[in-house]
Amino acid sequence: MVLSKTSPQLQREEFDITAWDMDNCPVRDVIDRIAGKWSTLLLEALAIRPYRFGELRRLIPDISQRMLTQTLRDLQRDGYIEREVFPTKPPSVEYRMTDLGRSLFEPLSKVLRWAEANHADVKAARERYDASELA
Amino acid sequence: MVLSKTSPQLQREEFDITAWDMDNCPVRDVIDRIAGKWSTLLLEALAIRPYRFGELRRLIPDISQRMLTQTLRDLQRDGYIEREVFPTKPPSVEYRMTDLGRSLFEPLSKVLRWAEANHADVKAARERYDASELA
DNA sequence: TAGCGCTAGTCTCTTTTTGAGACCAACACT
DNA sequence: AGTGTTGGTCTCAAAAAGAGACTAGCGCTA
Repeated sequence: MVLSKTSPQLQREEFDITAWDMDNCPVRDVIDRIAGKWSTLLLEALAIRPYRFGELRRLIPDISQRMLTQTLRDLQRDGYIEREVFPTKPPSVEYRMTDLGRSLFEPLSKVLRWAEANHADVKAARERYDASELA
Repeated sequence: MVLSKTSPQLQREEFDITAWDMDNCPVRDVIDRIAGKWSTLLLEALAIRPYRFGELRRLIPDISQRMLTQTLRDLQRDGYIEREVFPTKPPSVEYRMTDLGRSLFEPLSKVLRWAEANHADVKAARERYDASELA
């Protein structure tokens, strides 16, 4: 509760605000990680089928090996994907989505589809904004 | 289409891949912006009601003024929010969600609610991962 | 058998992004 | 006259991300 002690009346808008509890906010804790530049892209891929490291690299040509490793580990840490090493030579590693990951991807995919459907509107908004900036 | 000319057979997995068209991908173009650290948080606030700049600053104490300005401008540019200046002294500025923003927030809010509902599972997964890392 | 490529990474260095904080101008209130 | 309020911008430091070299063991080929 962040309500100022000097304002005894409960203002509705401030009441809404204080419901958030910034420091222990589940939404921020979870979203901050899946909101990474590459996270949704990788979740989208692994929602289709499991992929090996190198496959993902070829699938997303402009991700650096460094960020691919790191993002995969973050997703694994939060329980969205699993990592399995196969004892081939050289050893290969497969990544696959977990049940938790699939559960997340269900609502997430709706946002992705919204993005596809409304891409034109967003681009139009950008052009309007940029044009009005020339002033 | 990125299929190698040296592999004439259509492999199913590669076919899935090539549907993406990395360079002109609507999903990436739209998601990359709302995936910013502060974007969803601001959308969440402005979905409730319009806010003034300073109110948002107080509402999200750990955002820097610089990033608040920048994120609000990005959201405005993509057409999710509007900015209105009132000729008070000193002038105040109000930000409010547009219809496009509300349209986006509908599926987005489902992800946010998923985050709330599954926060415990994610935290548990993290602890399991961190524990297994000690090896 | 020497050379090359494949695997999934790590390590280092540079560039980009973000954060912290000072500063601004005009007006209201004390 | 001094202080606070508005919504920013500017500069500099810190953190994150990108680019590219490097690793090791094995298979294939010349």
